[in-house]
Amino acid sequence: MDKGQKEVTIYDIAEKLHISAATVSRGLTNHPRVSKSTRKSILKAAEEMGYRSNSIASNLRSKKSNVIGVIVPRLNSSFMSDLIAGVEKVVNNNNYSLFISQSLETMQKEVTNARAMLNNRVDGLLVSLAYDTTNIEHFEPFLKRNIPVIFVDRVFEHASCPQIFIDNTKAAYEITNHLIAEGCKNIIHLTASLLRNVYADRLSGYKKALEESGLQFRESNVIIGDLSSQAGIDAAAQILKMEKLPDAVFAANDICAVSCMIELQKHGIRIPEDIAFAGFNNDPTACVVQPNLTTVNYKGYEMGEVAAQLLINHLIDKSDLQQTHSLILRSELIIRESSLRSKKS
Amino acid sequence: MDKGQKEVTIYDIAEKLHISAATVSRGLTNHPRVSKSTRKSILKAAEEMGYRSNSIASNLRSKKSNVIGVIVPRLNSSFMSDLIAGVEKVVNNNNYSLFISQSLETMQKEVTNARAMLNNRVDGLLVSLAYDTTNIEHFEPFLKRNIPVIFVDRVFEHASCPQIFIDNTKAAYEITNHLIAEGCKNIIHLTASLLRNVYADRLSGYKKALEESGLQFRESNVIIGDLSSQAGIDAAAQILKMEKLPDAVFAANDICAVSCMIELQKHGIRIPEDIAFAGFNNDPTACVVQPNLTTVNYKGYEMGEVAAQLLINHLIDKSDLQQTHSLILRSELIIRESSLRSKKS
DNA sequence: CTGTTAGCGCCTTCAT
DNA sequence: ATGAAGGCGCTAACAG
Repeated sequence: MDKGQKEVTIYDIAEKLHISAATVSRGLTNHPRVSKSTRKSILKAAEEMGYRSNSIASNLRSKKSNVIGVIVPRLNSSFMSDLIAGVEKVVNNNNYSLFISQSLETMQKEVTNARAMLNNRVDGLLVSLAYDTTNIEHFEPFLKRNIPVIFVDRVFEHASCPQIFIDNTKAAYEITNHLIAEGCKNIIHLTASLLRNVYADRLSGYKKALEESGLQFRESNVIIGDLSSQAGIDAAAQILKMEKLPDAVFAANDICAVSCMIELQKHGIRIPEDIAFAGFNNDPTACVVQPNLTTVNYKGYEMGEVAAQLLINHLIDKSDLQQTHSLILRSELIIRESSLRSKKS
Repeated sequence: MDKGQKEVTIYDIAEKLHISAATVSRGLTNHPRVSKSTRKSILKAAEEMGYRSNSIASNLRSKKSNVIGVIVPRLNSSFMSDLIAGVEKVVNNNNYSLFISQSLETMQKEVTNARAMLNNRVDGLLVSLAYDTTNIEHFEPFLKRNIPVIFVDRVFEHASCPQIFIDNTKAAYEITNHLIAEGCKNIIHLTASLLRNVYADRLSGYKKALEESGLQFRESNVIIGDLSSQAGIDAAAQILKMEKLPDAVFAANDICAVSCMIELQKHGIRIPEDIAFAGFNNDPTACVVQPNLTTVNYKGYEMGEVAAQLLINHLIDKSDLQQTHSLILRSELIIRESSLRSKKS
């Protein structure tokens, strides 16, 4: 696969116009100290000759790639793809490019991906951690080189890494309190790896609400899975086997909540009369399922935009990153029919 | 933002080991003609010194970036994020990296993105076209340089560009026939820009089925929007205003079908008794909505895998791309309650 | 405003 | 099995 005819370089343009390559370079990059007329002729020649700037060479020389790296657990989840879409928009609008990889929820792949990102000399990194990541040594090489690393949603405490997330504890506390206010006393919580702040915090908000209401927290009421659709079905099976049926389920994401709910309905359980339901994320499915699902609205798009903008501002004007150590975005409880028992029973 | 201490290069390793940089380079890239012992000491020194290979420099020298570019209309759609996840998996497994950008359904951004991809010298490109793309001149510079361009799902006919898609005409023909078999005689079709094969072909399948059954095709029964959730709601309003209510709706995607269906239900329309419904894509929402949506199963993940593998095989072993000009993947009709009228009425 | 020079870090001949 | 030398294409000094 030879690349056909030789690439046109700035030297070719320089030769044709009888000027130096440096001037061509300046003309092409809108350098201020180049006359209008020469710039015009440079651009014209470049166009005619089919010149395409070689970012690789430029990156090597300038030690700047204009590339942002993103590592997320998965690309095909509603939340993550929203987040990435937000990132892409901001990154693209600022003439940066985007390297993307997914860890598939394993630390091992996260480490590999981080390595590739560093080798490609990304100017900055946005990371949302995998389920089983226990430490973040794999990001140290970035920090050593002053390449900013920002954690988004699934964060990690580190002095040099800004974090962007929502107040998961508070959101879970509120949603649990809502269930309690609706008369629920025996609430199951479906969640995933407690290594991740998002799940650990939601669990602690759930606990806090129970304790404050004088309800007993039971270890056995917490079902840890991977919050997939299948996990919801499995949880439903587990619930159906319980001696005493719970009166509510609070899942740490909507996907799992919805599949669990549907599975229970198939077995004759009425929602919310028998079991009230709440999820997390405000997934598109939340307002399709019947009854509509009570959840926490917390769209990834905005979070992606904010994270990317923070990173790019820092890259462009050296704005201080350490100053914004953690950025806690707003989330809101959305109450829908799946949890409204009081009026029904 | 200085990058802290100077980068460790192969020269630093060479100096420390009193060997040449060339040998270090060979050692690092598993070149066969380097002794076991020197390679070992090179790897050890590299590790100790915190050396990280600079892909940028390597790319410049070798004229190969090990990067695949992807341009899709949007990142945050269930289908596209599935597709990208499939691409990422294959690309990652083959030690390539992924550049991703979204056109947001405009040709203008698609052109800009393509430019950036070329400047960054991607080794190959996967493209799914925007709604309003009228020509593909913006990919000519790739072809001129023998950089392979593969179209996925939303394709374009071009002698040098392989295409990967499904038989949209056939799928739409089958689904329309199914609706007709259920007794529907006045079927609305919701779709988007007919510049795109996926929508043009689905429309022609729909037409073909009507004609073969002796039903009249009416221009006014085709509603062209952007197939968004909002488009579904708008279509519902339009349908409700019709003199004579249709007896079926076939939407070119599930998102739009679902939102249209729910909106109609809010106005007392019974599905499928009053209006039968069918969508396209087998979106996660299709089996959450009540009644479950009849649709065409056609997951993006596999399509992404196939496309990426085809591209990478070509890149690695120069396998002939032209040979596989178009690859038509399987799709299947999935019949669910939203279209089962015959047994009900 | 423009030219000269040098080198970013690596790989790849060619030579030994 | 290893070394020496050159250059990928561009840009950042430094001159003028």
